[in-house]
Amino acid sequence: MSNPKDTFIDCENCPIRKRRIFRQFEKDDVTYVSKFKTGELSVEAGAAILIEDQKSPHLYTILEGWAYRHKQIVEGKRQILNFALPGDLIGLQLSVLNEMEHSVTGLTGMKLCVFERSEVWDMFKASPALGFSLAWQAAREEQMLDGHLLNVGQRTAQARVAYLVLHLYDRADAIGYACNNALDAPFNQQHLADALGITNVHANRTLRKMIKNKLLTWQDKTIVIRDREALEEISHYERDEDGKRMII
Amino acid sequence: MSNPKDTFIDCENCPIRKRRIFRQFEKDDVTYVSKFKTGELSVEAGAAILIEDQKSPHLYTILEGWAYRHKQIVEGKRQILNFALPGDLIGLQLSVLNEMEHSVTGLTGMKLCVFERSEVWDMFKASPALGFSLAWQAAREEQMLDGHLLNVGQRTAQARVAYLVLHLYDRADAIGYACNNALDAPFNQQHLADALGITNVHANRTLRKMIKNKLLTWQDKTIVIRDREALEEISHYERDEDGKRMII
DNA sequence: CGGACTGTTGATCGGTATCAATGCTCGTGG
DNA sequence: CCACGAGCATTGATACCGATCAACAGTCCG
Repeated sequence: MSNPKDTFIDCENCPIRKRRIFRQFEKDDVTYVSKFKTGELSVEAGAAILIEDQKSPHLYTILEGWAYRHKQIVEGKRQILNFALPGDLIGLQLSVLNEMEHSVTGLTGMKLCVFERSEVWDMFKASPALGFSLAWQAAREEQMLDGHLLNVGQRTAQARVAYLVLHLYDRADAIGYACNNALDAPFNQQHLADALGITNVHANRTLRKMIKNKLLTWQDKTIVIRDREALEEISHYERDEDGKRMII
Repeated sequence: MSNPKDTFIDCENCPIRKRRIFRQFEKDDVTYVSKFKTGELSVEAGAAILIEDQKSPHLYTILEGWAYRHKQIVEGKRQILNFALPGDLIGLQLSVLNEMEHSVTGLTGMKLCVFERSEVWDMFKASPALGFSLAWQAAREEQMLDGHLLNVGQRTAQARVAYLVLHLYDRADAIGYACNNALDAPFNQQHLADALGITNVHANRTLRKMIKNKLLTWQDKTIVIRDREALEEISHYERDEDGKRMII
């Protein structure tokens, strides 16, 4: 019998980690990640990765695919908190707070690195660089949430759409899920609406108007940015200069 | 001349740290915090602690007072992202991301522990417990932001007010800034409105109605919760069981 | 006393929600 | 092959929440 671990993507040759946008670790730290990684998980589109109030023993780094974090008040009132892409850590709150107050669901089929929650504390002791990296991820997520809260709290529907499209495009672009102003968008109008705090009907009307005004197109699961400048002006979006990111 | 450091509150006897809601560190870790702490800062009400896009060399832990994190789109469109109370870390994003995309302003006079941003990485190496604690703070902030985003994105004005009042009461209660359903509220209706993504006029009307309905009162900078059960039902708020918190 | 800030209230407008109906695409099973 | 249903997108009619503009009251403070 071959060891199933042999079939894993090993961290030294991780295709995500090697991308230029990620800061490269010291050799010892990568070695520790390899030990920390206990498996790989592949799931179909629409799979629940983590569920509110349920304490999974695992946390994950996305290798492939899109997911979204979300939270419900009552049946039918859902807020999408953020989207997650390759390189992003899933289950961060769980790993340090020992609580899970939101769910994570896949939008596409996904491939995930699996880590053991119970070993997070050991990781902080064994590798300060990995601990720092976890804090880095948390701070980055907070920064994105700040942006979303500003978006939902202060902008009109059209500006919200403009902001979110640019935000997602730039993130997807950074990891190769978008280029030439074309974004591979595996979500539908309902997802968009739930992320923006508006109804699907209003999201649709807003999109129709923006499409008519040649700001963007959205066909066949692909969003094309046709007038980036106008979208930036509507939403006062500013691309953040892309320094090196961290990854676990 | 006496060493000014002699007049600092020393971390071993820190009145905040000693509170029961905080997890106690090992002796060595507290010793390290003492070294990490390079000063104390006292500021008047309304002072700017950190400013968007400006890289302060410092980060802070609040010893006394209230502050708020906020972010602007254009003049007059401000979102209050969250409030900060004693024990909370200020400048976390700055410390690990090396970026500052929001401002922090004091609501009351404040006393702050001062740390050097440049020493954060050393802290991770020297004390895994402190590194973990920083990650913990980041995750907790993210969790609160999740709640606020859900609030602003999915609830009506009245439910937003209900949620925020309960949220702030419970946080203030945990560190002794509230008790007997009375919350010492150093903010005004404009702050509330900016945190909830509504106008001050509408915040006022909503509050009037809630006061008329005997849900709460707000006089002399004090909010009194008169019908917690009703507020919880309106907003579907759930108090989170208060496990031990971490502090740096 | 006067000015600044905050809170309050009215009138009106506009953006979004809600309810409802229809069309479209796609996968599935008869 | 077509029928059917599920899920998603689209559009219309209407209601309502919250924004906007404006005026004024109350309080505090120099």
